[in-house]
Order: sequence, then structure tokens, then C-alpha cells
Amino acid sequence: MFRKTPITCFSERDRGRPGSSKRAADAAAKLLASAVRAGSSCYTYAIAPRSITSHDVARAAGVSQPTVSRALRGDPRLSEATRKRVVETAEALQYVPSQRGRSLATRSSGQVGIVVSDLGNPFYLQVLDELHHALRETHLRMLVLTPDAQETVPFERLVDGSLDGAILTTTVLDSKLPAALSERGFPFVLLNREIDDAPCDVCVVDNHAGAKLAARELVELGHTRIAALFGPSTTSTGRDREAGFRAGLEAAGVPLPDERWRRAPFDFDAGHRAATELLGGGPTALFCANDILALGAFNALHGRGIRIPEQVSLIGFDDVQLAGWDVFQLTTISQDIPGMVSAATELLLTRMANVGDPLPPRRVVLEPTMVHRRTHGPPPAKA
Amino acid sequence: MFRKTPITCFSERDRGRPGSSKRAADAAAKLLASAVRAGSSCYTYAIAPRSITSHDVARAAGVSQPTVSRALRGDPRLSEATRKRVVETAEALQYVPSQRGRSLATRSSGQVGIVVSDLGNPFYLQVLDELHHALRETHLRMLVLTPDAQETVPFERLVDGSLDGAILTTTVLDSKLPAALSERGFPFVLLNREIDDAPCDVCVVDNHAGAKLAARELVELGHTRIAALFGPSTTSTGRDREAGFRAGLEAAGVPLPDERWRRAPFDFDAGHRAATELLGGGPTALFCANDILALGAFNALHGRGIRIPEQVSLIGFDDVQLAGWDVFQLTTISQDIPGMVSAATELLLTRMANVGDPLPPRRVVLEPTMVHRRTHGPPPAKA
DNA sequence: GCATACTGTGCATACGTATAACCAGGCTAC
DNA sequence: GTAGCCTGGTTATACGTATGCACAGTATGC
Repeated sequence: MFRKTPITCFSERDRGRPGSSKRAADAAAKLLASAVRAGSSCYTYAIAPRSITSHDVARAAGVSQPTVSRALRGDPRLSEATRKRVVETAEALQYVPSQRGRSLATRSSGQVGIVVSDLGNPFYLQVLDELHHALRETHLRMLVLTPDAQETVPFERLVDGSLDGAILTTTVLDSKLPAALSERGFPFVLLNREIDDAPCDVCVVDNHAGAKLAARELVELGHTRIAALFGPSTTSTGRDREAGFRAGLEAAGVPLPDERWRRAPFDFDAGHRAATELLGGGPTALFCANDILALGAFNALHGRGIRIPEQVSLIGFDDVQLAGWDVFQLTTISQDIPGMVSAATELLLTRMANVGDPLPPRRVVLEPTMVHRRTHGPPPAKA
Repeated sequence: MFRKTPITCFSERDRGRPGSSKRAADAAAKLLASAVRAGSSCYTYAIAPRSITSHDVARAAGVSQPTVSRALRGDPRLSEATRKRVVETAEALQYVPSQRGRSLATRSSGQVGIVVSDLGNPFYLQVLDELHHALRETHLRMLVLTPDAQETVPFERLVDGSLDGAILTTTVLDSKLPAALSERGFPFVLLNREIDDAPCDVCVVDNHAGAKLAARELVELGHTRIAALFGPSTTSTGRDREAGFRAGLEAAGVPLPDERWRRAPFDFDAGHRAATELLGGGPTALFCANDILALGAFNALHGRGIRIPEQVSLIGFDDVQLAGWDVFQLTTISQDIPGMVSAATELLLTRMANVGDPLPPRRVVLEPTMVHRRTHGPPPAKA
């Protein structure tokens, strides 16, 4: 698809080497300047219009290339006069330092990756948004990485040098990625989901405790016919929330027979479908392992004319923004998303700042809280 | 609040450069940490541990470095035996080619940027998701760029060589960015929003026509007291949808007095607030310039116990996924998001493949369609 | 048997920036 | 006056990959 072109289209550019003709260089620079200005393409076989480099600025300002670099990076050893002259020249030429060259020289790219497999879940959108805010002050850019056709995030894409670090959000329990990254010394943090025996930094909410909160709330309200829609057992969130909810019911002696629970992928349609099925068990309450499942369920119940919470109580997990909308007012277990992201960011930055040093793994576990809204209440009297 | 569980660490790999003192590394790390914290722009990186390079592979396989490069890139001129040996050696060493080195040599990064200022709008989430799918086959990566504290996307971030091209989604009408990018010959496409006299590729929906559809529908249903919540006049979507809607009303002779229209930013809260205000005018129908505004309005009306569409009809614009949920069933003007994104992607890829060539600007305009759901109907009889 | 073509590989170098090392010149200290 | 020290730069080089080109070795043609 892309045209392959010899890259030596400008091999004759002899930028100020000793013995080279200064006049030729000047002519080339002038030619280039006008070409760039006009947006014309006088180099018909160039893959890209040659851009202004620090060498061009150096020549125009009458200094050496390293001086340009130092001036623009604020090296205090330069005289004010030189710095000013260089900066002005750079602006006049509309010079923008090449991130490519800088990356190679500094061995860092100024980019961090965030691995998300499920862009359809508003939870991760909020994570992206928060992360973006957290990174704003650090001059780091955010590269969103999503799995390829094989549903995996290629190891190579993370460690090929285009990233200084990464946040992994949708890791599955049996993923080999964290181990491989650790072994290579690549800075990363697991966010939201974790894996067992992870030799790496982790930032999660206490999913077990959170789900237990939900179970206790429903039991205390007097529900005995409780249904549950759990997430995939291949994820820590799915597994731990299920375990916590079951533990909460068990502690109260409330059963969870097979016809009253399901496991489903964490998405709207799955919640919609599974909720419809679970209604067969005649539950008075439904716990969903995350908000997007709960919203799917909410819509399914709404579509069937079932009133919430009068006929069925509904509790979710995550507290995405949607949960607080008037039409939903979803009772849910709240994760402090901004806090989680900022903790993860701090973990990541620390690890990036200590690349190569054997820092012990850190594990941050946030406490979830229950947000009482309007989708839960006592079971209907007749039940 | 934070429970920290130290787990044993096993990062004993000290393949630092020989003789380089650990103290120096510590100092660098500390410097970085404070620099990152302070947001300083000078010396903000740590030296990463040296990784395996093509030179290492070459030495191990008994060939030259260029041969490694050719072997791994599938150059047909190499003998099969050599190719196989190099590939096996590379795998054994867990070699991953450096994207940094490759970028510099090829003058391309394999990354495209998508500029989004409003990650809170599900519309752009869908755009991101679609774009990711569209890029999946191209081996291009997606870099999400959001405005900085000054609410602008720095020109430098786009043209510093870390991107091969970009898609601009939230461009404002008076933005100087497109002109600057065009002048520099940087490949990019405007998506969703455009600017006047743009000397660049554009992919938009016919906003004027779409809004006119909505106006006509309401008029034909018999509404005469129609309210409208428009978007910012600094955006083409805001301006054109407003003009289209006004034109539609005017054609039918239906007035739009000042107390029945507002302009608001394209977000949920603004829709929520403005809808409440507009109710004062006693409208029987409300048009919102996008779905997120409409959903804000929907929730506001729902919160005040106003029935939709029995008391007030509601029409949005965009047709985000949420609009189709059971609880909303929002009547809206549909943009074909996948089609739009794939058209934009095609425009961008074409331009990237012809960098430096003076291709004429192309403009793709998609036709919007009206999606009849359940938030609109005839005005209440008593009105 | 010699010119020619072809095949496979190495060599040299380019990409653009950052930084270590060095150096000229003016100044101070004694 | 000379050793030492700042000041303000320069030169040389590294970062890792891709590719033009040279070249050795082999096959081909006549």
C-alpha cells in the first residue's frame, strides 16, 4: 500500500561538514525553505518533504548543532544572548525537534501505553479520560493499545521501544504478558484487573469485599430469592466479585441455586440477555458484577415492564457516570476511578524513574464503597 | 487506606553498562522523578537498560547487522539458509526490533494520531473504537491526542515525527491547525467537524440536511411550539445543525422565538441544565444538536416527571449506541459512524501514501438518516 | 575461456538528537 | 606570571535500523 522509496533522496546534503562547500549547503537550505513554505513538492521522489532539523537551525544561527539542542532544552550553561538567538532562529524556521531523533538519543519516547480490550465499556472510557488528565502534567503521551485479531496484545508492541511504560487494564488471569514484561524489565502496572502471584505493580479495588457489601445489603433488606450475574471467571474482577458475593450470601445462609446465577462477558448485550433468562427463577433482586451488565439488565427489565426496585432490586459494580443518571439511579459498588488511576500512574512513574533497578512489586488495594441510589429496596410484600 | 503487600521481587538482571556505577543510575532516577513531578522539560528521562539489538543478533548468528535487518524484514535476496539462521537466533535472543531506530531510518513511525478533545462524549468513544478496527489491518497504531491545559492541541505534538498522519475530530471553526498542518505537508483528515475553506481532506455528515429532517418531522407531526438546544457556534456541527433546523422551521413558517432556543456545549450536564430552562417556554417538542445533549435533556425531563413523547417530543443527532437502549429509545438523526470512520481512514491512508504530492483536497459528505424511535410523536391534544 | 549476469552478503552511511569530552579565552588568586 | 577556574561554546560520537552500493563467488552464454 505504501510506496517504497529510496531514503537517500537527499544524500547530497552536506550540512557543514569540514571541507564541504558552505555555499552549496546554503543553497540547499534556501531551496528547502521555499519548498516547505510553498508546500510544493519539488522533490518528486521524496517520501516526505524534508523537514527542518537542528542542523538547519544551527547553520542559520551560526552555531553548532549541539548548541541548538542545548538552547532549546534550556541548558543553563549557554549564554543568554546565544540562547535567545537560537530560539528566535528556530521559531523563524518553524523548527520542531524530531521526536524520532530524540527517542533514539535518549532511549525514551515520552509515551506510555494503555492496554484496553474493551473500548465499548464506559468504565474504560473514564479510565482513559482520567489517565489522560493524570498524564497531562508529565509531558507523557498516551498510546491506546487494543488487542489484535488474535485477541492478544502483542508483546512486541509494548517492548519495541515506542513506549516508556504501560498500564494494563484488561488482563486475563492466565495472561503470560506480565511475566514476560517483568522479565524484560519493562515498566508497567496492572490496573483494575490483576493476576495471581503477579511479580509486578498492581492497583485494584477490593472486589471480594465490594461484592460482599452488595450481598449483605440485599440480605439485610430481606431478600431471599437473589439472582446474580457474574463476569467471566477468566478475569480477577469476575472471579473475585463472584467469590465475594457468594461469601456474603453464605454468611447469611441465603442459597444461590443454579437457576439463579449466570456468568457472562462484561458487556451490555450479555447483561440484557442474561437478565431476561434469570427472570425465570423469579428473583426479587439481581446483583450484576459490573455496571455495564447492570445497565443491560436494567434495560431488559424496563423493556419487559418490570419495575425497579418495586419488583426487582438491582445492584451493579463500578459506579460509572451513567449509573448516576436520573433514569437509572443505579445502586452500585463504587470504585474510586480517579483515585485508582492516579495511584496506578504514580506506581508507573516510579517504576519508569527506576528502570533497571530491582524495586519490589507494590500492590495498592482501594476500598470500595456502596452507593445507595434507587434501584434497590425491600422485596415485594407478596413474595 | 492503601494496603500494601510487598511480594518478593526478582529483577536481578544487571546488564547495565560495565563499570557504570549504580550511584549514577540512582542519581539519574532521582533526577527523573523530580523532573517528572516538577513538569520540567530538561533531562526528564532515565537511561533504560541496554536491550538486545540487531548487532547482537548479527554477532550471534555470524552475519552482519544489515543481514539481520533484511532477514527479519523478509528481503527476498537473502538465501533461505541465512534467513532461517538469523530468525532462529533472533528468537532465541528474544530480539525485538527497535521502533526508535526504525522510525529514524524510515522516517515513519507507524502511528497515527486521533485528536479528540471530548473523551466524555460516547460519540467519540465509538469513533475511537471504529478507528481502531479500521487501523487493525494496516499495522498502524493509534495515538490518542487530547488538548493540553490551554485547550489546544499543540501543533508540535503532531508534526514532531511521532505520527505519520492524524485524524482531527474536534476541530473548532477558527482553528489555525489545519492550515498549519497543510502548509507543512502533514497528512491529516478532518472528521465529523470541518472548517471553512479547508484546504484539506474532510469527512462529515450533511449536518444541515440532517437537522432539517428533524425540523420537518416535528412540523409534520403538528408541533408549533418547538424548542431547540443547539451546540456551540464555534463548531461546524453546532453551526450547521442550527442553520439546518432553523431553515426547516422557516420553510414551514414555524417560529423559533428567543425563549425557546439555547446554545450549549456538547455535554450531558449542559443538556440537562438547558432543557430545564427551555421547559419554561412550554414547548411540545425539543430538538437537541447531538445525542449527549438529548440524553441530558431526557434525564432532566425524566427527573421532573415529564413524559416523553406524550408531553414533549425529543429528537437528537448522532445515533450513539446509548440512543437505542430500551429506556431511551431516542429518535435521532443517524450518522453512519463506521462508514464515516472508514471513509476518513481511506482519505488519510491515501494521503499518507502520497506524502509530498500535491493531491487536491477531497471532501466526503455522508447523508444522514432519521431513526424513528419512541421519543417523538404528535403534540399533546390540549396544546 | 572470457565477458556477462546474477546471487548473496558486507560496508558505509543516513536518519536527527543528546551528551561526553574537550578547548579557547578571560578572569582571579597568589 | 602562571596555575587554576569559570564561561561558552565546539567536536566527536552514540543511539539502532534500513538501504545504496561494492564486491566476491557462482552460473550462464557463446
